Amino acid sequence: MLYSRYFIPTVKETPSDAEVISHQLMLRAGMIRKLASGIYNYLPLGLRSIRKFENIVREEMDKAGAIEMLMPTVQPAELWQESGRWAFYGKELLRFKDRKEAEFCLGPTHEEVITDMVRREIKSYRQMPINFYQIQGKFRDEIRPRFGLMRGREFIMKDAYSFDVDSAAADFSYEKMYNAYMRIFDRCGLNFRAVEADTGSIGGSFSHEFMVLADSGEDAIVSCDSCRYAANVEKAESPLFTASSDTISEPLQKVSTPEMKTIVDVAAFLDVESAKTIKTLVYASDTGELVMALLRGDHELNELKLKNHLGWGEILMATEEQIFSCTGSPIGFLGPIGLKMDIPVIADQVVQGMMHVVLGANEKDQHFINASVGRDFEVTRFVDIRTVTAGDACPRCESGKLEMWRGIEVGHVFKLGTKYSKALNATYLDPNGKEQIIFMGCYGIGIGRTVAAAIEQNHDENGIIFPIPIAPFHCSVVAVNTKDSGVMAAAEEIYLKLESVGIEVLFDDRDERPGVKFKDNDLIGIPLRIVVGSKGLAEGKVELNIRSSGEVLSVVVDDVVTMVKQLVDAALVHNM
RNA sequence: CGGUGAGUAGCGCAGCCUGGUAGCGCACCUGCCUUGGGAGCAGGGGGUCGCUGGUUCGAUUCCAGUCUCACCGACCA
Repeated sequence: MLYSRYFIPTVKETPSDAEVISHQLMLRAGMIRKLASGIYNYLPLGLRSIRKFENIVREEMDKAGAIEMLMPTVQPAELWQESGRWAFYGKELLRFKDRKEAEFCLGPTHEEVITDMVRREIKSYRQMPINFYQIQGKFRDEIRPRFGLMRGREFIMKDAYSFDVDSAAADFSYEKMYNAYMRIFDRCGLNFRAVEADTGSIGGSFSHEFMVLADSGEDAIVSCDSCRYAANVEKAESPLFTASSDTISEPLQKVSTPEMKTIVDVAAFLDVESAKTIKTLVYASDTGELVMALLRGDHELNELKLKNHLGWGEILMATEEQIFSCTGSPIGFLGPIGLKMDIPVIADQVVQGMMHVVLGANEKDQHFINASVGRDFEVTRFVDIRTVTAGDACPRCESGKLEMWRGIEVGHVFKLGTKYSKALNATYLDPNGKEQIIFMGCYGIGIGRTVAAAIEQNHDENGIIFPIPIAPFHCSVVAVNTKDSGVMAAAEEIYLKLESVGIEVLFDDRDERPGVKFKDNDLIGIPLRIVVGSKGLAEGKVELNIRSSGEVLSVVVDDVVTMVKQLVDAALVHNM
């Protein structure tokens, strides 16, 4: 490819609305341009990287036995009504009507469409297992699109759906996809973790997220330093608690704590550790149900865990009025003793066995000391509702401690079970001629998001440092002085030779000063760069720059093509 | 949807408080010059100052409304 004939509109200045580094660099490198909030044009260079990654995904999907197809973006409302998600999905589902007033939506995901196809076409146990995938544009009307391709409203996704005769077979399909995902992200050279995750609005019985580690990641994850346990913090379990053996001796006592509204204030004021206090929170469901949650003072609530325990559709911090109605107290002095209303009291498992602790007295400026569970107040249920922190003991092994990371979710695999097949009545006949429900799994990879995540993980002050497997070009050839015919001829020869051995090369033949070319080449992240200048040529040499290491090699002209070919082939090898 | 901030040339910004010919850097066009890390000189083009209304002789500037965008929370590949 001739740079002068191609289209790479780089910019020097960072656009003011780009916050994270990958967004800034993709904009500056001329890979993407914004059309509307969360909606982007993929410019030629950006598309090349996207396609590179798609092909890796495609190869691994095919290898894992999945079959490619393509479903439409526009989907009829009826299917969504049938699965129940038309009402459930909310505003993220972009809905509209056609000229006949029939309702449609833009597909945010394709469980309904694929299940509809399968229910019509798969009739026998002999046709399974089967797994369909597509690489296609999705639309989700996100509340807050941000970070460029990281969270767009329209985005490219690989989604796969597996269909099996029973739960055990579905587990096997799940594992195949899990392994394919491991290979995919490995091949891109990404530093990532597969973590246990909540199933969210897709539903189903269990799931793993694939997280690229990056400080700018929107998710917090933990992993054990000695076993393989890793989970999204939303999901991460606290280790089982063993009850303390303190005996109850001191009587409950009310004390004045003027203006001490936070645990930190109260603990300091009464001179106790915050671990010897109980934090009381009140939550409300969207239908107005209330619940009280108790945690050890130095712990944080995991709202998702509480929500899942309660089986609520939504969980909200209770309003001051709601809190007053059930406790009779202003915020800051809440506790489980002397409630005005009979509401469930859910306590974290660690609260079990907490003796002689400090907690709110449901009265302005008053707390209790020496409060003890069981003697002074009752708890409806003890469950794990706290957020784990770095250094916690691992819930799965004896000796491990949890480490905490930030991650970008680039892939997610779900075991769906029969959620959609039941709703849409997707059944098959087993060997006995008996009708059975199909078991499903679904598996997604954010294509643009992965490319963005790769940039997030691979860049320096000069720009992107693409891993070779997803770089838009493997190599560039920079002619230092385009007016020098000897330089141009030598550069062109190298360029053509590289192309002939299958290297994707960008020939920077622009009539620009060398500095401009070097800056642009660095910015757009070309992994290898050959610089052809008159000084080097006089000795029969050119320069080979390796973007990732910063190495600069002086290479004999005749050897450079072979060297580049070797470097590229080595990076593309995947012996799995 | 709630909280914060911003809309002035393709990009990054100043001007507005105190109303009176709309500016700077980069980019772009022409010429000269230059060629190993975003050169230099000279000349040039490009704006209904987000939109609507009000106040005023006169509004980018003051007032009201409205739209859009970005950032912080819930959603998610």
